[in-house]
Amino acid sequence: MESDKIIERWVPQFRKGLLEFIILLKLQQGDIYGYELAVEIKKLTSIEVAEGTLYPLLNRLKRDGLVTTEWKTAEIGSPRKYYEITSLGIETLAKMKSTWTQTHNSILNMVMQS
Amino acid sequence: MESDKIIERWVPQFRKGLLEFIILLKLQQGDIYGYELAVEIKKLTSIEVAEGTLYPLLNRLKRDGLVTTEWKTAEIGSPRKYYEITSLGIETLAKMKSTWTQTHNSILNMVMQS
DNA sequence: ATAATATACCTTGTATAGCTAGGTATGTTA
DNA sequence: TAACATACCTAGCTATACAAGGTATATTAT
Repeated sequence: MESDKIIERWVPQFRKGLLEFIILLKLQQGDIYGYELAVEIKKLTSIEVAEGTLYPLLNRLKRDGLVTTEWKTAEIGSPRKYYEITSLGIETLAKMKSTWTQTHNSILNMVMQS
Repeated sequence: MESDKIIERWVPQFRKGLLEFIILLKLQQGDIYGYELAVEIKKLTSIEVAEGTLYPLLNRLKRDGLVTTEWKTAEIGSPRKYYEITSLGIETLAKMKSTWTQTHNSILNMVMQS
């Protein structure tokens, strides 16, 4: 199979879990709503998050108590559902950071050896 | 839900795709057979790869032409199926490295801002 | 001898997550 | 008034990690 095609299939798998990590990182910087989150992630990481990925993911985070939500209706525009990270979310994020750092260091060692 | 439990469920997702990357990295350092690969990955990254994960993954790599295999029977011990990375595998690995580096840099920026 | 453990391979079924492709509704611009 | 952008959501598909099973050989302990 062609290399580009393989990468195309690999990237979504690579993102699994990572996306959750990235979203929590972003939420730690302040409350944000779903649509803006997708735009921000694209800008910061070049990762294009499909809405069919994003909204179910945010619901999982809420279900597990990592975030809370609040509808905010402005004078103009559609109502927005804002997400706020909880203390459990912050605690979990710290562990993810640790896992990420550890894994990255291991991979870096392998890359340097090759 | 408890933070540890969340991480426990998150880690397998985090690994998706990453594992493929790690295996190709390891294969680039020389031919290796499945069982030894699992032991090596554990030693290098602290990631315990289940055999039910490893062997299907290796078969996928072979199916896609990223590796070739060769049975080797020694005087003693069970026969071993050795995996060798192909030129397509090396080409693909280079792209994975690039994706990895790019993503890592983005995340690093977010971690530093928080 | 025989039981237990380690090595070395494999497969089936389950749970989960990303993505495609749809949908609804409001606001803005051509 | 038509087209586009904003902003939310869901159903169904596919792929992957993992648990739990299996087979076979070699080594070590009893």
